[in-house]
Amino acid sequence: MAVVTSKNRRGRALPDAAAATPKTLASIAKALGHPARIHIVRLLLEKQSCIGCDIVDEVGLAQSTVSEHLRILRDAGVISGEIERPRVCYSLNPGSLKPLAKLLNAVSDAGNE
Amino acid sequence: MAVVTSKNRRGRALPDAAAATPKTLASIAKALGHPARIHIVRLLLEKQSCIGCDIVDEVGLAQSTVSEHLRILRDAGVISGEIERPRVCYSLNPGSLKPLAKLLNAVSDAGNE
DNA sequence: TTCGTATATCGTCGATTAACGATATAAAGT
DNA sequence: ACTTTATATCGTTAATCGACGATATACGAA
Repeated sequence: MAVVTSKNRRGRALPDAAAATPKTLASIAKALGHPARIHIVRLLLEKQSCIGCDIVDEVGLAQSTVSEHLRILRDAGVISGEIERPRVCYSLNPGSLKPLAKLLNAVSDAGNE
Repeated sequence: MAVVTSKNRRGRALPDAAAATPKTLASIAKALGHPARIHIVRLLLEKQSCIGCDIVDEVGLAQSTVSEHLRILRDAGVISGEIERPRVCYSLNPGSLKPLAKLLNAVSDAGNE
C-alpha cells in the first residue's frame, strides 16, 4: 500500500505532505509551472545531469532566459548546480518534490477507494 | 531499478508522464502554484466536496478572489463544480493530477535506484 | 413580486513574470 | 596578457497575476 513513512535513501525522514505548508507546496508547484522548467526537469531526469549550455540548446530560449529558469528551479530546491568552471553541471534533487508528490498522489488515489 | 511500467492499483495503465506535453504539465503545476489553491485542494481532499461559501470562509480571502482561484482550478481541470442554486458544490477530479504526479514520482524515485 | 443567498464577472491597481540583448564574471587555453 | 567559453546579472519591456470592492446573475423563499 501507499502510506509510507517517507524517507530518502539516507534514511532521514522527509516532511509529511500534511505537514508541508500551503506556501511551501505552492512554491514548489510554481517553480514547475512553466513549460521550459518542466522541459528542464525532464531532461535532467533522463540524463542524470547536464551542463547548462546543453540545456540552453535543448530548451531553445535565450541563454539569459534559461539561466533565469535554472535559477528559479535552484531557488525552489528542485535542482542544484555544481560549478566546473566555466561550466555548471545541473542535476535534480530527488527529494525536493516529495511533499508535492505526496499531495498529488493522495488526490489521484481519492478516485480509487 | 525504478523504470516501472506504472499501473494504478486496479491495474489500469496510466498515461505516461513522457506523453504529457510540458505545456500540459506546466499548466497543472501553475494551477497549484498558489497557497490559496493548495489550501482549497487540501480542503476538498479531506471533505470530499464543499460548498463555495464554506471555501471562502476557510480560505479567508474576499469572495471574488476565492471565486477566481476556483475558476483557475476548474479551468485546469483539477476540480469541478456542480450547481445547486444558489450554491455550487466543488469536488476534486482525482485523475487530473496524475500526469504531474507521475513526473514527480519519477523524480522522487530517481534518488532510490 | 420582492428579498435573500451564493456565486460569477468587471474594472482597477500594484506586483510579479517572462523574455531579450548587453554586459559582467571567472577560469582555462594560447 | 589576451582570448575563449560558459554562466550570471542588469535593465527594459510587455504581459500576466492577485487582490479587492462593486455589481450582475439566478434561483428559492416569503
